[in-house]
Amino acid sequence: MMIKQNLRDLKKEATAHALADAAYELALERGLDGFVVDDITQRAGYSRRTFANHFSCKEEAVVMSTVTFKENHKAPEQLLAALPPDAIPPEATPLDTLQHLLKMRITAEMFRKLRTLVTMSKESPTLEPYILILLRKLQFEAQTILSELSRGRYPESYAHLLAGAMYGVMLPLIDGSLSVLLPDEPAAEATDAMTFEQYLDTAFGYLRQGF
Amino acid sequence: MMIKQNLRDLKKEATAHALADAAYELALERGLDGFVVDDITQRAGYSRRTFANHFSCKEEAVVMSTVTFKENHKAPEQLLAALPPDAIPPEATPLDTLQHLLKMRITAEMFRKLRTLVTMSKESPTLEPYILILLRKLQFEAQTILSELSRGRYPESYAHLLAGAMYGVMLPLIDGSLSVLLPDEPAAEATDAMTFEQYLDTAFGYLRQGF
DNA sequence: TGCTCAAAGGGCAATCTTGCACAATGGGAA
DNA sequence: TTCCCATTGTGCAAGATTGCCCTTTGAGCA
Repeated sequence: MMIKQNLRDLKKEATAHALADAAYELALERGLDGFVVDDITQRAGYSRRTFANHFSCKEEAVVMSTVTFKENHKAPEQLLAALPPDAIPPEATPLDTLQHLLKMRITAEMFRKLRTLVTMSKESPTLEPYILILLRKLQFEAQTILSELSRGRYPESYAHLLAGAMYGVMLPLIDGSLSVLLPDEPAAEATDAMTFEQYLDTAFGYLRQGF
Repeated sequence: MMIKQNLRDLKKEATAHALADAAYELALERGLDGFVVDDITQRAGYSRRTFANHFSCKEEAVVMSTVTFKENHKAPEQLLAALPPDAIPPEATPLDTLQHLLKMRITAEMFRKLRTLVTMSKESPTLEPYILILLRKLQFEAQTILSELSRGRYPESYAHLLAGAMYGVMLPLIDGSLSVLLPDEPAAEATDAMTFEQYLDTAFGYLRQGF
């Protein structure tokens, strides 16, 4: 499966990346209500028209900064292509596979951003729909990849169900109830990564044992 | 005189800047014959087609890196507009004015690059025409600015002659015979700047006293 | 001599970005 | 309430960049 990643695509992605990053920075510095679209475009060095070509509103840009950047933003096919052939042993269950994929997919920085966004959304509820959309992107990603990996092993509908369950167990993270499961106030970023892995282990533990 | 410096112009300039800079770096690292146009475009992150839209060959890009970057590349009208109103006292002679303009125009980094280019052109004679063209740009700049400043003071033809003389007295610098005038091997960049000022003082001293 | 191939030049259409104009929206002040 | 104005959304044309393709050039080699 050949993914053409030419200069044009790279630069288009870089544009979205710069805009989303500027939006996220501004949200951190001034809060979601402390800036307008033109502030984003000015900081990123693009026109307002270009912003509208990529995002529908500043909330979308702020949230998409979590996935729309550099090596972290790839189509499912690319993620799949980048997967080492021996990354997933044949004896791994689909649940193991999904957990493994998530650990590779969600970097420490992504998880930190996500937690920040969730915190922000407490004061700015307009953010929440876009966070949910972000999760949906992850769901579709997982669905596509699992379907591809499932060829001849298990039916595609099973992969879809699994991806849906993943979406579901991520919701408590959005709701903030991960604090029930985990020690609060993680400090360093390595700790953040561990925290996410702990969360994954816990949530997938429940899934694995059938709750 | 309103100079419109919109986003589009800024980015076009930034493109030329990035390409010229990459070309200069490559020339330093590998020598003029050690790289091809595609090396430049790859380093700068632009296509070969875009390179051809800005420069006719790599030599031109290498040389133009001296003036085609950031705040140093401005149209004469912009340079004039950026000039503080009190920068040139009314009693200054046209020759004083031109000397003052050159000191403002040629930064230490530009002078250092120029000397490097002259050194390179000893081994790569194809560079020399483009260095001369660079001087011609400075001549036209000075001509335009002097003509503007001369309104009602002295005839325009006098400004043209003066700019031409400036072009002429810069030539020994190209020929390397500034070593006759100046102590060789300047070390720090501040010294480079002083060296250029010394050269200017000497050359304009001759001009001022009628040789 | 003629052949080969990397490098460069350039035409062309597609794509991305921009500038501009104008309409729609919505909140605050008179 | 009405008016004003900042913000936003969008259609359109122009400019910038890219990808593709072909031709030309020139150096190296048989």
